[in-house]
Amino acid sequence: MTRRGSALELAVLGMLADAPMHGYELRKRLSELQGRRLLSFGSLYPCLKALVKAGHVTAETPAGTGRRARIVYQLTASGKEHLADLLGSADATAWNDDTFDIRFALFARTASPTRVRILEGRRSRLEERALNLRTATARGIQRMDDYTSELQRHGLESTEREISWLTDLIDKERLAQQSEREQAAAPTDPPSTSAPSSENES
Amino acid sequence: MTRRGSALELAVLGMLADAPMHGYELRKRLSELQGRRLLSFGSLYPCLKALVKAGHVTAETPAGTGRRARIVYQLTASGKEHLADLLGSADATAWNDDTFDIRFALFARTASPTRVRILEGRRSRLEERALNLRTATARGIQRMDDYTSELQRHGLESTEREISWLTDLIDKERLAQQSEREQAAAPTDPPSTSAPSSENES
DNA sequence: GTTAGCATGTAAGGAGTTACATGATTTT
DNA sequence: AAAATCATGTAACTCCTTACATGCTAAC
Repeated sequence: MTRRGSALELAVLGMLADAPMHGYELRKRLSELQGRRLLSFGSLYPCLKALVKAGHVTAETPAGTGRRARIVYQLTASGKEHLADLLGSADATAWNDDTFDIRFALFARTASPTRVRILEGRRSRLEERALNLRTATARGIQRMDDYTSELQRHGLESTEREISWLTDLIDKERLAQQSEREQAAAPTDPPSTSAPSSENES
Repeated sequence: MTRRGSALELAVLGMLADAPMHGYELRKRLSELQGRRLLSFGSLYPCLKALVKAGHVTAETPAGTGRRARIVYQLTASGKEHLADLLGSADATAWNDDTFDIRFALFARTASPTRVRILEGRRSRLEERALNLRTATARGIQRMDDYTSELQRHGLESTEREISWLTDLIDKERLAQQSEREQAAAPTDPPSTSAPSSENES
C-alpha cells in the first residue's frame, strides 16, 4: 500500500487524473509542463507498467480504432486514493529541486495547508542555499577568479528572486485561507491580526 | 585515452588544478561553488580512486602529520593534460543544466572561443526551452489551472532572465576578443566603431 | 512498396544517493 | 572516557538514459 512514489510516478498519476491518455501523449504533456526535455520511453513505460501491476491504473486497448495499439491508461479508484495520499504528504522530497515543480503543478489537487507547507519547505531550502552562497562569496574574496564569483553572484540573484516569488505565493495562500475561515466562522468577525509568522523548521 | 568525463570528474580535476587537497575539503569547496547541497562521499571517493587509477591524480599520505590519513590528492602531468582536453571540448554535455555550472566555474582556464561556444550553446538550449513554454502556454489556455500556468509563467521568466544574462556575457566576451585582436594586429588602428554597444554591464 | 513517423517495449549501463563500516582527533 | 567531528571507504540500491527491437499506419 502507498508504496514509495518517485517524482515520475506522481507526475504520471497527476496527469492521468486530468484525463485518460496513452503513453506517447503523456510524455508530451509531461515535458511541456516545465520546459524540460522529453522524458525517455525507457522511463515512462516501465513506470506505467509498475502502476498497472500495483493496480493504480488500468491499461485498455480500445478495439478496432485503427492506428495500432495505443494503450489508454486510466486511473483506478486505488490510483486516485494513492494520488491523494501522495499529494497529502509534505515530506522533504516535496521541495527537492526535481520534485517541487511537479508538486506545484498539482497544487490544484492539493489541500491548502499542504500547499503552504511545501512552499515554505522549498523557501527554507532556498534560503539555506542563499546563505551558503553568501558565506562562500564572503570567505572566498581572495582566491576566486571573476567567473567563479560571477557564477555565485548570478546564482544568489536567481535564488533570491525565487525566494520572493515563493513568499508572494505563501502570502496569497495565507490570505485565501484566512478569508475562507472568516466566511466559515462569522461573516462579521474582524480579522484578529495575531498571526505570528512562525519560523520554518529545519 | 581521455576516457569519458562525467561532470564530477571534471569538477574534481578543476579543483585540484587550483590546489592539492584532501577529499573532505574538496567536497566542501565543490558544494560552495554553487549553493548545491553536499556531494556524497559515496560519489566522491570512488571518483578520486578512478582518477588515481587512470593516472590523472596521485594520492599521497603525508607522513606523521597527526590527524589521521588525510590523503592529499594532486594532479599529475597526465591529469593536467586531461583537464585541458576536457576544457577544450565544447560538446552538448557542456550546456546540460548539470554540467554548465562547473564548466562556467572553470572559465578562467578555458580558451575564449570555447567560452563563447559554451555560452551560446547554453543560450540556445534555454531558448528552446522558452519556446516550448510559450507554445505550451498558448496551446493550453483552456485546460490549464492557475497553478500550472503560474509555474509556466515563472519558468519562462526565469529562463528569459538567464538568456539575457548569457547574452551579456557573450557580448562582453566578444568585445574582449576583438580588442585583443586589435592590439595584436595594429596598435595605432582606430577602433572600428562597429561594436554593437551591448546593454549596460553591471 | 518503401520510407517516415507513431507507438510500445526491453536490456544494459551511468551517475549518484543512502546506509553502513571504520578509525583518528578534538572537545566536553 | 564519552561524544562529536574529521576523514576515508564500500555495498546496495534508485532513477533515469541510451541503444536496441518491434510493429503498425500514413505518405510518397
